[in-house]
Amino acid sequence: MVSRKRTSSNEIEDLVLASALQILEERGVEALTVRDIARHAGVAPMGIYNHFAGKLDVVDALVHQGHVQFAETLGRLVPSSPAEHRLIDSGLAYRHFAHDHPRLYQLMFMHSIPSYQPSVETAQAMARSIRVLIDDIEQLQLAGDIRAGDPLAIAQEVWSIVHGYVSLELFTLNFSSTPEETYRQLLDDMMAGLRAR
Amino acid sequence: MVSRKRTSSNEIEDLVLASALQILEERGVEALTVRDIARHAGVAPMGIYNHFAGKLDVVDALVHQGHVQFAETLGRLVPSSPAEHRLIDSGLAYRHFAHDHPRLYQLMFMHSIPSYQPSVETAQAMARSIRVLIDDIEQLQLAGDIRAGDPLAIAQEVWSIVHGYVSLELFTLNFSSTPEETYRQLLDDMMAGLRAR
DNA sequence: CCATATTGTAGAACAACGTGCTACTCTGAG
DNA sequence: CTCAGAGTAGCACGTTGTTCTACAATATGG
Repeated sequence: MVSRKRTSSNEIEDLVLASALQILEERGVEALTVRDIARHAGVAPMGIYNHFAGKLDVVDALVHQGHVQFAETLGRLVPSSPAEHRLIDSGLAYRHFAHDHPRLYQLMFMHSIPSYQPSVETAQAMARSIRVLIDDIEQLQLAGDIRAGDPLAIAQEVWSIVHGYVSLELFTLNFSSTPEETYRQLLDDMMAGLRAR
Repeated sequence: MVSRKRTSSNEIEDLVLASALQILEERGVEALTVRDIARHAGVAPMGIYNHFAGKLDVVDALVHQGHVQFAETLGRLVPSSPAEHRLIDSGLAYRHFAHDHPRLYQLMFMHSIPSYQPSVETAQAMARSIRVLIDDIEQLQLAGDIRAGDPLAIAQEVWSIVHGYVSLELFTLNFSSTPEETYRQLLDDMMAGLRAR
């Protein structure tokens, strides 16, 4: 058997990512330092540089992982949901993901580390989530449930609405006393606005 | 005449804020360092600490200034606009402000310095902008142009929609080839969804 | 007009950060 | 047992926010 990749390498990468994710979720972006990630993973700081190009590369791996998980979450509910409820259900799942992983959401969608720009592969992972949304919209248009128009543009509208609500609610200001119901109302108003007319 | 406040103090504060704003707009949040602000203002680094509690206090003053300017921008167009177009016009003005001052917008609404939390006065300045929006919504409800419901909740919906679009467009992803028109379409769909029904 | 208190400055210093270098240690394959 | 390669510790550098100290300028009271 020829020399195969040492398993310990992958293990260390997974360990570093798991540690970084835990620190991020528990103590926020500002606590996400190379030294702390290394300490938490039981690894020397230089060990991180043996497996990642730098801190932003670790962040990118985290975000990439997040997008894969996010696309999976959205994709999972599609088959089980009738077409006309699909956008609503996706919207609810979107908010649910953000509430489950607020700091990761912040990293994925809110540019919260200004010096970080997603890599090409990470951008593609994000694009896959959007693809699911666009497919839903095209189906709804065929069924006559929502108005005609460029599905991409409508997808951008829909994403704007859910992202706007969720990011304001989590990080900026939430002055609704019943945020859950206001969100459902927002989704209903969105569907009413997109209805064929 | 009793001893009055030395003018030079206020001048230095204004100078520091103007320098910070310029650095922010030209080179982004990550370039906003105490040393650079001081150098740009022709002041010793310690001079900044003589007038502000720290870097985050400078940021807070910047954000406060931004909210005042923002509320003024929104408030200015209200009288000149017929009630039924007011939300649309406010939405357009909102996007216009964000495009004119994208990095300031980022600071004001996107939590882009995680360790920064707005002071009470700054939060109040933001609340004044929202007040304008709520007033518009109440007027539209009285006129029967939009559906009934808690004006605060509807304001949160409206703000979510415009903020979501603008922040995605500027900082995350914009896959519409005609962003301006897609935004107008979004505002139209929003009004359609809020119509009394 | 001078003495004094205030307000500025320069410059060093500290801790924490991302990152890189160097020298040591472990370990597993032959 | 040997030894190359991967991992380690630890120091180092430059930058950050912040603070301290010592000094200069300047406005105000007598």
